[in-house]
Amino acid sequence: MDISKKLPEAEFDVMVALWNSKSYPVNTAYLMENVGKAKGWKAPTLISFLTRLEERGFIHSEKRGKERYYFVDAVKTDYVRFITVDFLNRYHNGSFVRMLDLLYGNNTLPNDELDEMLKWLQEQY
Amino acid sequence: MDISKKLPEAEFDVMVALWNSKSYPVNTAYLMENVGKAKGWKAPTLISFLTRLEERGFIHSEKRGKERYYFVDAVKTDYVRFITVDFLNRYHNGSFVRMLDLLYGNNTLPNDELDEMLKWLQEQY
DNA sequence: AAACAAATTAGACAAGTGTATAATAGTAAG
DNA sequence: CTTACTATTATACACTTGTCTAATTTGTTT
Repeated sequence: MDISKKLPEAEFDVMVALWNSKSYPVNTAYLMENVGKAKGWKAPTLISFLTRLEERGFIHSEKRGKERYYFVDAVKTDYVRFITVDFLNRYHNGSFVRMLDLLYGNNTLPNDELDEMLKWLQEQY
Repeated sequence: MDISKKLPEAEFDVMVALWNSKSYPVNTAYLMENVGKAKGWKAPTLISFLTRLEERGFIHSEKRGKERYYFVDAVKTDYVRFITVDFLNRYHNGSFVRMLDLLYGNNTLPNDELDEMLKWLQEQY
């Protein structure tokens, strides 16, 4: 699946619940439990988002009896990578360091985070 | 000014032009030249965005003769910091390393970028 | 088979965003 | 002091997003 557009926040939240599920497919009841409830949505609200996600090609579904089951088609890392690159370009000229600098430019980054980052960097070479 | 909400993209683009201007205040003509033209906006479109930015408290304006001039009230770094923290929390659990890893996890970060980052990190201690 | 209950679908609507047309106001020239 | 011109304002409108109520479908009980 080719990702090329940002999702509305509510639809993203639904995707997160889908991505986090260990077994597929999941039904509406499961999603109500795992995201709708916490958001205070009525079932038709959730189903609206699911319908829109299906139109966008992020998922597909199948009806079994009176329930509908959903299958994920979009890969989470692909999507998050897409919006992250977009975000960096739009707000930080595509530079990770620029972003770091803006947030923690004045030595405000806690040492343990620095250490973690350093470690990560060293592993990259 | 207290920043607590995300701007629509078009309004952000107008803010960028305002933030980039060297002298204040600037008028609509200037903004048409510096952002509207490139976006293909008609003047009333630009002015709509400016009106909305004013309602949000990001700018204020003053009419001189038949032209209106705009003054910036929101600080760019404050705004960008706000949306960046929001973005990190929402999509990367607030962790840089997680974001770094997602973007460049498989040794895909060019060496010169690695160097730049390493240098930045070392300066932070 | 009739009635119930559970789940889904259809349709609607308000708020927000992008965008513009038509109306108006301000200024400069005749 | 009109006319013409230019910039602004007032509106409007379509699309998207968040959200739901009412209608319908389908499976389950008498």
